[in-house]
Amino acid sequence: MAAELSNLEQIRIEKIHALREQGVEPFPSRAERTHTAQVAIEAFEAIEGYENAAPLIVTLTGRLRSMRPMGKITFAHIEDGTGRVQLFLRLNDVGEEALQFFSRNFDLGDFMQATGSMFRTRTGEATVRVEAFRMLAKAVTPLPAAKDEIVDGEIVQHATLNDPETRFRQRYADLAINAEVRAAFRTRSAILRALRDFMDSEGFLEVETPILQPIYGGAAAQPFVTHHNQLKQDLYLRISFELYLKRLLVGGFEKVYEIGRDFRNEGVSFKHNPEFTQLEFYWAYADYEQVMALTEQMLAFVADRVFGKRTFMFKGQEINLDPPWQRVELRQGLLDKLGIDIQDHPTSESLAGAMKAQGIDSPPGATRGKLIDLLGSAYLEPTFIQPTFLYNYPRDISPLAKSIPGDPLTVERFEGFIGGMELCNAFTELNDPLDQEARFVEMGRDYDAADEEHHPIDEDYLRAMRYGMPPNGGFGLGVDRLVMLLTDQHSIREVLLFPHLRNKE
RNA sequence: GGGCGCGUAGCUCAAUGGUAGAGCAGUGGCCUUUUAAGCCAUUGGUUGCGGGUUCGAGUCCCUCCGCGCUCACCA
Repeated sequence: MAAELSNLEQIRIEKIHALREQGVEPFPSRAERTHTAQVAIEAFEAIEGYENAAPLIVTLTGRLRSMRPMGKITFAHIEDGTGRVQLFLRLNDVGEEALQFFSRNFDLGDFMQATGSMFRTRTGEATVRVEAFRMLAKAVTPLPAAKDEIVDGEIVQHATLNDPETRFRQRYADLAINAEVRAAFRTRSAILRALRDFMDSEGFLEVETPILQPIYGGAAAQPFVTHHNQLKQDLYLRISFELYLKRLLVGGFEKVYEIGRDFRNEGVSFKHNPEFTQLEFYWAYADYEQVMALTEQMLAFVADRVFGKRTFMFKGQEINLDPPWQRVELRQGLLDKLGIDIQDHPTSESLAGAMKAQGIDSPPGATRGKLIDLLGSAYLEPTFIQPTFLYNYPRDISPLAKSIPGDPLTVERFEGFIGGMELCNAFTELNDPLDQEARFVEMGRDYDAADEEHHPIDEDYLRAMRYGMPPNGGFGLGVDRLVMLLTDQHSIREVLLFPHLRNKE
């Protein structure tokens, strides 16, 4: 035995041996079930008013979640994927031997099967009067103590697993005892389903592009590096889908989207996990204004699906997803907030000077775009609680976006914010291969200047563009952050089933 | 990576530098409609790892490990 087992576990292992000695297999291969918990209760409630109705006999399966032995009777609850049902084991019904067998060998957390007729107890709970029961899977490790009761349909917890580290490292235990955690992940699944349904209904084709890439790109992030042994080739885990999805526009697909995992080898925080889920789409012949409108429709659609309404609570504030969202031009927003007109400051030196006049420090070596981005992050974004589009970004931090006609410093790009958190990023995509190549080279220079790792130029992507790429609008959405908002969770770890944690020892 | 905080029984938490405790869970017993069932008894600890100060360390100091918050980073 590799792991050191606690007393509690030793006792349960002894019960496994004891069961086998009695000829009872504690891990049988098959189970029978006629009803889920929910269906059993509904079926019972449908007939219980009728005097002549035959008793409803059910066979339920589930996990033993509570036990209240009272001598010659025992009450218990089993829980399955649909809910809980109370079991009532009485000496008169099952016999002394079976009752003793139950109390000696069954523990909280075990999976079992129980057969009997439904009735209502004095205290009014729909309950199975058990006639036969069977072990389905013995639990060796006790579930963390979890005591709760259901008051008016709401689960009130009196004791539970609380330590975030244990909850995330042993998510299985967290899920097993915390129904609201299960509910949050059901909501996550519903959100994913709604996003796909929306994209499909808008005529977008779902595609899959490489996760292992010889050259990474499409975002400014450090990649994870891995290695193909036989090919003797280093490969990168993708940091975005962008460059592959836009290759598909060259190939003739006009509307494509992908939902999948991105990997960024950077800091971990309440809103950053090394791997995270993104939705990206590319839409031929559309521009960023159309993408903005589609974004509003998309999130309204998701809210309708998940909540049946367009408002939800996040950090104690009601957020309304009804279109249209507030729109703030980056230049105007900064002018209103700080009195700095970025249009008057075409160089980083000039802008840094204007910032200093306001008492705002600027990091040495930052480009003009970087400074503008810092100002937006610090002074505008946190104020965007209600859904807001911030639009028209500096060109030098947006190498894949198209310039605004007549304004070479600014590109047609927007980011969407809700609850003060960046949710999505989109632009009218650059489709001029010569301009794109120049931007890549320029980026390389900026990176060198900042002494950062050089970004590799994706020559194959440039070749694809030279074949001709239709004008298009592109979009990326942080799905985990959307789930955080819609489930009122304030850490990305709460919406990832298995968030990244450091190795212990 | 920086700052702050935390780490005690399976779980949730106590313990002025002076014999490590409680509730729940577990074990034994009583109890034939309970529901955080109740009552009686009882088991359970390398106080995250390692070092130091001290007559004496869960408590004070240091290294390390992990977690949380926060800052930095994140086109």
